[in-house]
Amino acid sequence: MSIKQRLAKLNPRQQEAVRFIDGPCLVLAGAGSGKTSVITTKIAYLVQECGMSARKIAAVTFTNKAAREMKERVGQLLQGREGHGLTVSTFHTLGLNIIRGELKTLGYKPGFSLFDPEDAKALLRDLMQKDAQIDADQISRVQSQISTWKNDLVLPGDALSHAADDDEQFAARVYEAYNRHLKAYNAVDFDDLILLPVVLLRDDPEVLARWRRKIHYMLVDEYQDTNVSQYLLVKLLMAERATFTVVGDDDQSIYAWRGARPENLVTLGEDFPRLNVIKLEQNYRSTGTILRAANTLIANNPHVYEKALWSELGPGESIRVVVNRHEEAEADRVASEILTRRIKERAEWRDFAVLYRGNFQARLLELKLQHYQIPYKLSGGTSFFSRNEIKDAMAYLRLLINPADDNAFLRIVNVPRREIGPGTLEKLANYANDQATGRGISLFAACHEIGLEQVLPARAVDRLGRFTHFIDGVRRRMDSGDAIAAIRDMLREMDYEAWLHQNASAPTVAERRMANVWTLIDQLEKSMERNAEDSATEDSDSLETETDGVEAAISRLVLRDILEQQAEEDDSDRVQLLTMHASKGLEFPHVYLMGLEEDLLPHRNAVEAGTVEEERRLAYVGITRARRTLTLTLARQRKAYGELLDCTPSRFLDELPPDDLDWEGRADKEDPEKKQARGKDAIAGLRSLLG
DNA sequence: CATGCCCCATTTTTT
DNA sequence: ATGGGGCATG
Repeated sequence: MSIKQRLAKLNPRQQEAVRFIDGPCLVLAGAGSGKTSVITTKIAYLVQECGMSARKIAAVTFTNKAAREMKERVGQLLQGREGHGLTVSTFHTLGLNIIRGELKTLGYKPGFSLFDPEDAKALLRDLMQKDAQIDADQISRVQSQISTWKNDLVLPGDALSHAADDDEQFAARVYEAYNRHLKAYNAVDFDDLILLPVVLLRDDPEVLARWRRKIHYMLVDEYQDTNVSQYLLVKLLMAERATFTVVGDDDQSIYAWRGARPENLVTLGEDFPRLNVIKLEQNYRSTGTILRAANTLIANNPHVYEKALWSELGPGESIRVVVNRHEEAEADRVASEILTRRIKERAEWRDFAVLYRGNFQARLLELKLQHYQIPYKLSGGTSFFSRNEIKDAMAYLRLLINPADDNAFLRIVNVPRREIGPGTLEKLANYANDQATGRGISLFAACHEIGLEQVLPARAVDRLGRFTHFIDGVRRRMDSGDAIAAIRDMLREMDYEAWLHQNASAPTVAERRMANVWTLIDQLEKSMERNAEDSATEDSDSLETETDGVEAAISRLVLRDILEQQAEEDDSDRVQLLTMHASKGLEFPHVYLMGLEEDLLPHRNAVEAGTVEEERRLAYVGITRARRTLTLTLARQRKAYGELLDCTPSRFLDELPPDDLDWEGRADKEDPEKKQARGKDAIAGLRSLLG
């Protein structure tokens, strides 16, 4: 199909969004309004109609999944080599590529490590333990504070001088030490993937010019989720030329607690007065009733840009509200209803989704689904990467490509057992950090030094020597030929499987863990192959081209770029259990929203923190997932913190159009005092909003 | 392999 | 309070 035919299939607003290319463009895309079509068609339009080279275009998303889907859809629109060199990636991968391209300027060495949040936490623990007795909670708080600073483009020096209280002073000092150590380890963390490029582009005109030459047009998905650093990255790259399209929906901003700045939508209009704002309000997903509910609910939030979704799909069924005696009845009700509705509607299991506020709510539901033998898929859960065997394997990979990665070194120097104990390691660390020797060197490097014999017994030196010799040998093999084969041989040679068997409760457990490790290596190999193909067909000019295989592939592994796809490929027919957060971007014919109670949705903490508006958006996201039917459930009583609590129906229920709701199980009269109390609450909330 | 004990978290977590 | 997962032990 030609691009003209594609365009003809879009509605007038969508067409305008695609055709407008001479300046800054903001597409306010309501839920289900076909924003992905707009982005993908626009990329094809830029290439086919405007003659722009695909390698000058970068489309940026937040998740690997979104990037993959977009890539695939663009691939269907573009023919042959038209799409070569096109960048469709997450913010983090784009940042990673910029860093890889500017290593020298940034002062990093090839093979630098990418610390995931767990690695970062381990480092913080080390740094903070020196000070005092520190609990895990404190470490987490400092970690999130540092992350917030990095997201807000606050560097350690600024943090130190602006710290408001003792806690922040402390965190700022840790921040400074943390960054210093990352640098010494030749490592960056996730937030650095955005922060470092931004600082570099801001401060180095040459680098900025280079990247502006590489990227002529940017498209940003889920723009309302960008944080300060991410917005600056876009702004720096696009600058006066202002050739970009950002797509977002302020009503679907549910990640402010993680640094997202929905106000970037407003900032954009201020920074780019010529901004062309295009609203997509026609919804192709839900019935009129569902949309009216969503519109009515979200009208309770303040808006910079008013937006009203409409649909041609007809009114559809009423929204059912089911009040249950207690949480168990609620779970049972949802499960049994899915069972009957599947027959009645001739639906499949995959047509149903159950959405809730917190993961713990899934427990009871799981039991009930099992009881009725309903197949289900639970989102979340322990990730592949938090498995110990995967962390071990990743540590080996990291140490192989980055000998300065002390974290990786410490994790695996004695795994499997090499009789290298804490005493040896402490002395080694002292030696490596010894200022008297004139420099701080990495643990791995220290193992090679003659001077070690002064501080460690010969036996210990020997064991360390064997380990480093082993690793060095693998490195040489990797450099001189088949890197993946070298890695596989390494795992076999040190008999990692035997170690797993020693530590597993059952042989089957160990076998499963070893299989996980092989899966990891297989994925690494695939990733490298894919990359090699890309590189062979593309100019060296392209952003995504990486010729230095293993290093890049391992970074992508840390960014979860691969691996999860197999989970997705598992498209078996099952009911989906999701948090409302996890449901964003998805849609289902039949949606159940559980726990519509005060303290749960909106969550108590959110009410206390004064962020009810975000909770309302969360409910809005949940509602707009539904195509045909929507069922809201709640319980009158619920066990929490070991107590049986009476629940109050969520204020959001009062904010839905009463005529569209079909109540079931509501007591004839609600306790009038409670209702009044809730009314007052709402008024108070409104006041605080206005004041 | 089964049992029992201890500790954990009860708000969301794209990378 | 409570349930569940991880881990050690028999």
